[in-house]
Amino acid sequence: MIARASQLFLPTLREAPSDADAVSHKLLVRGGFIRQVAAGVWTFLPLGWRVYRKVEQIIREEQDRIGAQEMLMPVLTPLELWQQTGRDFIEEIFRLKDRKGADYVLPLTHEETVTFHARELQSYRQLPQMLYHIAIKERDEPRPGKGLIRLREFIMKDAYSFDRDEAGLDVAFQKQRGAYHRTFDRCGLVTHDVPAEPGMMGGKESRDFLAPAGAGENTLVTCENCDYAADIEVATTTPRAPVFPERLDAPEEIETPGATTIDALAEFLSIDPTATSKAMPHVTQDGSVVLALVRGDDRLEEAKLSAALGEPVWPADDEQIKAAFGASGGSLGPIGFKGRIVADLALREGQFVAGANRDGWHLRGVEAGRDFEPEFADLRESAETDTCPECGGALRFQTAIEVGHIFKLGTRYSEPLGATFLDEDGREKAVVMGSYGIGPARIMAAAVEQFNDENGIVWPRAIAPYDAHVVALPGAEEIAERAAETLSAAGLDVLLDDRDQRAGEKFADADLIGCPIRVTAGKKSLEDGKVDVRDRATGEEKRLDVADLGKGA
RNA sequence: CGGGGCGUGGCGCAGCCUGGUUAGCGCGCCAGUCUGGGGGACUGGAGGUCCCGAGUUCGAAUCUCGGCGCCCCGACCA
Repeated sequence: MIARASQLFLPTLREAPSDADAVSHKLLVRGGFIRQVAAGVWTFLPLGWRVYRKVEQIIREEQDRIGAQEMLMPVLTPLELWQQTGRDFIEEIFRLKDRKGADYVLPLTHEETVTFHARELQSYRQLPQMLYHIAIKERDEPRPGKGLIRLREFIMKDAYSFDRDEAGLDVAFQKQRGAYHRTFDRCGLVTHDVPAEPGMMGGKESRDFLAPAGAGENTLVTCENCDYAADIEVATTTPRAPVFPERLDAPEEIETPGATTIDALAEFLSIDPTATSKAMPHVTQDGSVVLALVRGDDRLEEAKLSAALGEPVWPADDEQIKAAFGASGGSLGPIGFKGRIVADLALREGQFVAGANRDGWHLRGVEAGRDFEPEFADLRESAETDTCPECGGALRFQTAIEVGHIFKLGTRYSEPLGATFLDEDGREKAVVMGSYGIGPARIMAAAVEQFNDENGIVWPRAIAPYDAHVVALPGAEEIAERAAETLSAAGLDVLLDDRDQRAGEKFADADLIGCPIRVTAGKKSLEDGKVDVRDRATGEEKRLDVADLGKGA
């Protein structure tokens, strides 16, 4: 197949739009792959759509290979389904009414809808099942941006498995995991399969597929030594050892004027920050205040707190803090606080300085278990100074794009929606589900993030918009034409640049667009009938006879 | 939700502080000539509700207020 640049809608740009920041954002816009319509809402131009479809096809083939069945569920969804699962309160949902006033949502994912259909699975004889579709999702993100990385409207492949029991779910989960590895490998992406935080999906176990990238919204933690890897939201790396001052038999009040930060406090008391504790009050949905306590040199990982509590939390505001503690930020602590206290595991042993709940005062020698009774949970955010929990090795932190996420949902959706079946033992049971998502647009963005140079994109072959980019220079149009036909006959998709442009512009566009090979026919070709074949990734160039094109190279 | 920045032809920007004739520049676009292996040169053109609204003023891209849009940071600083 040959596409002629002179006839394509292929608006390349010499300069990146000023609002672009991420490399993938700039290059995809400059290369004429995508255009923005509104914040987080994009059009795939013809070139971008070609890449998109190649990604989608790989996903489809790998889903089909594990026996998942493709279908298509609608975007417009009755609110009622979401009310039944209790997910209707999620803020990101776009809501709308029809002319009669009936409520609809535009779904973030299709668990509700697919489970609605799964009600037709009535017997264990009909299980297991695996269904998927590739469809539009809508999310009213608070902060869309970074090109294709965080969208408000996007296409997602989401698959759902239905099993009799946990053992069946495990099998489905592993099948999908394998399919994901093959999918990302075939797309040429470097990804890490790591434990993750299920977030609003609910469910128990989940795994993220993170593609390291210059721009991204996840942080991938890996060990330099062994193969430990995790999303920072669930990473359980080892904090550095604390340095405690002398032990006290009971907490002791001490005036700490103006010391409202850990650094100031540690300096004022001449102690190591690891011997201090930080009180971070949060509020839950019902408005009650929960105190999260971490070591002074640690940061709270909010996702962990919310996982520990089993519900979303928000940092308490000044008024809520004052009301609950009688003091304001900078002097807060566990002692005297009447609500629920969750302390990080690092605070289990030892004595710490804590706020006294009295402005300008702290307590020394505060000991969990003796002076207050917290619940313990892993709450701290991994730090670069941590060490690997498995081998003690040094850690590496990288920003990454979450290109896939798989969940063991259990009966989170089947129970409220009544997707039950009759088991062999004659008992009615809820179907055990899993859900598996991939964002093709994010794969595109991640590929560009991972494979580019100063001149443009260097697409992995499997998802390049065209296999070969033939540049026709003045006088050699006919040879270019023949080269394109030869390549096409060999089964390659060819972009033939037959525009009346200068050589430099054509080369620049070819580099920008990033097809794996570039074939140039120009003045030199008129002499010997050969063309220059250049590898986009390595820059290597060789002269070949037109007749030899498409053979191997 | 908070903080900051931006909004002027398709793209990138200047002008705004210190209101004043036909609102500039580069790229791109159209026509033509010369050119032709890494964004060439020259000539002549087309293209703008200066984000929207209200206000101040004899006069607003410019000042004031309100709104909208877009981008970035933070969503924790104990």
